[in-house]
Amino acid sequence: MTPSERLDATFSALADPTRRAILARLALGEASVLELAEPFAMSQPAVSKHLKVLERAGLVSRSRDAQRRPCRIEIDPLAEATDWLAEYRKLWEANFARLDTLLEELKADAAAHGSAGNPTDFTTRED
Amino acid sequence: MTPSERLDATFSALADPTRRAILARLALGEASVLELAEPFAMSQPAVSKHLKVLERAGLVSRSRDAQRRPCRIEIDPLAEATDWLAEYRKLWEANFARLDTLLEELKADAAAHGSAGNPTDFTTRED
DNA sequence: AAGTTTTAGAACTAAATGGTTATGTTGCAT
DNA sequence: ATGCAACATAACCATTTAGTTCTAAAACTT
Repeated sequence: MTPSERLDATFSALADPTRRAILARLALGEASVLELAEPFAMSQPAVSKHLKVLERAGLVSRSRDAQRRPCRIEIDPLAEATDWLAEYRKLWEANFARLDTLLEELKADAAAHGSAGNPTDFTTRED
Repeated sequence: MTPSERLDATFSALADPTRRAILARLALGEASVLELAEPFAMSQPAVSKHLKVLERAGLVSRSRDAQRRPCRIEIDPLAEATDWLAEYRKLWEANFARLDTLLEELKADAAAHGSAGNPTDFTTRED
C-alpha cells in the first residue's frame, strides 16, 4: 500500500460513527467481536464487516483465544493521519502568516502612494 | 449537524486523494475551480463535486470574483478531527500505561508465588 | 447584442458501502 | 461424537459515490 492508499484507508475507516465507537471501546482495552457488537443495533456480521475495514486500515489487529478473536487498537495509522493533518495545518498557517505580511505591506503601500491593486492576487503565487 | 456528523463529513472528505490534493493546493493560497482542476485527469464537473463535498464538510469556503468562485481552506473542522484523534491517542496511551503497570504487578507476583494467570485478562476490565 | 469564460446542474453509469439473513467453520464442552 | 459458542463468509439489496457528457446560467469582453 502506498502512503496515499494508507491515508485513504485510515480516513475512510474513521468516517463511520460505528467504527469510531468501536475504536473508542478498544481504546479502553481488548474486546471480542460479540462484546464489540453488543452496544449496537446491528447484526454480528455487520460488526465483523466494520472490523474488517478497521483491520484493512491497520487500525485494529486480532489475536486468537479459543473461539474468540480479541481485537486491539493499533496506533500507527492514526499517527500517520495526525501527521498529515499537522502538515497541512503548518502549511496554511504559513499561508496566513504570508497573508498578514502582505496586508501589512499593502497598508504601508497605500499610506505611501495610493491604490494598491487586488490583495487577493497573492492567491495565485506558486512559490 | 451533530459533532458526530461533522466528523463523518470531515473524515470522509479527507478519505479521497483528489480532495486531499485539493486541500494541499489550497493550503498554498486561494484558487479558482479551473485552477484546482488543472492538475487532475478528470473533468471540471468532477472537481466541482469534490469541492461540494469539501464545502459540505466546512473544509472549504468560497467567495465571488466575477465569474470565478475562489476557494479557500478552512481550518476549524480539521482542528476537530485532530482533537478526536488526540483524544483517543490519550485513551489508549493510558491503556498502555495500565498494561505496563499490570505486567509489573504480574512479574512481582510471579516472583513471589508461582503461576500468575493469563496476562491478557486485563482486557476485559471496564474501569 | 453577441460571444466567451467560469462554474453549476441534470441525467446517467459503474462500483463501493453498509446493512440484512442464512450458512459454514472452528474450537471447546459434555 | 454431539452440541454449543464465537466468528466468518456468501448472497443479496438499497444507497451512496465518483466519474462521465451535455446543457444552462452568470458575468465579463468586444
